[in-house]
Amino acid sequence: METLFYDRQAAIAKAIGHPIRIAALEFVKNGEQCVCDIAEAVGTERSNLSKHLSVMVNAGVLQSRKDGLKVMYRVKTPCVVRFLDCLKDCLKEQAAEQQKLLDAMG
Amino acid sequence: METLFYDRQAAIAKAIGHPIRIAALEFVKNGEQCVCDIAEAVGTERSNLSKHLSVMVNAGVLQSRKDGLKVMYRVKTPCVVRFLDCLKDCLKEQAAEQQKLLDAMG
DNA sequence: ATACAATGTGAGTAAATGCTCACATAGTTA
DNA sequence: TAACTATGTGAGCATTTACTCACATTGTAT
Repeated sequence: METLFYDRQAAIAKAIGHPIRIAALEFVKNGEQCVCDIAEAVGTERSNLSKHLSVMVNAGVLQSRKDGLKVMYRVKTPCVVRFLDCLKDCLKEQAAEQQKLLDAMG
Repeated sequence: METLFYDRQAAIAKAIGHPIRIAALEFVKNGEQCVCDIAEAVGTERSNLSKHLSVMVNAGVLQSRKDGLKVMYRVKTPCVVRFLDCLKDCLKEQAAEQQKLLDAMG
């Protein structure tokens, strides 16, 4: 059933589709970080971030590990980083499209 | 302000993060299609699909064009197709991770 | 043992999302 | 013009999401 594939793919895209979660991913993509530091970097309450992080863990985007008092989060698979790059490329292409439109208007 | 970038990126990921919308993208990615045919392909009401399509148009993922009675939809930028490939890769990597786990269990 | 620090969880609430149905609109054909 | 086809839109509703706040839990340090 292809539907299942689409569900899983949608779950991943959905888990990434929030500005706070993207900011967290950007902060974490080069090495694991604790909730505390991520919260400060993205500028939100810890409890709120905690929930955002667990959304991404459930979708298989992030992975966590206890280290003493702290919990360290990191990207679970390399493709997540490529995913973020892909998103940036989308923005660039959209900008290019708009520019083309402006140019066409003279 | 980086926040704006994250908002835009999130909007794109969010617009793609629904099984019906992914199915629609898969059906449309190789050439434009009318609402009617997309609805049949993904198996949902036209009015429902219509709304899903406009979500993607608003996020800059799709583009539409009138052709007589019909409205033809197509992917707006090439990166959208790469985006879908990236999602599939994510699934593959997740599956590989799980396999690794199973193997480790003997 | 006590105090503290980092994180997660539950209740409560406001807002967004997804769906269905009925209807409006735009274009086609007889 | 009248009947028909394809699409979009609005109301109504149930569900999910995001957020805040208070509190529980876990581990550390004194």
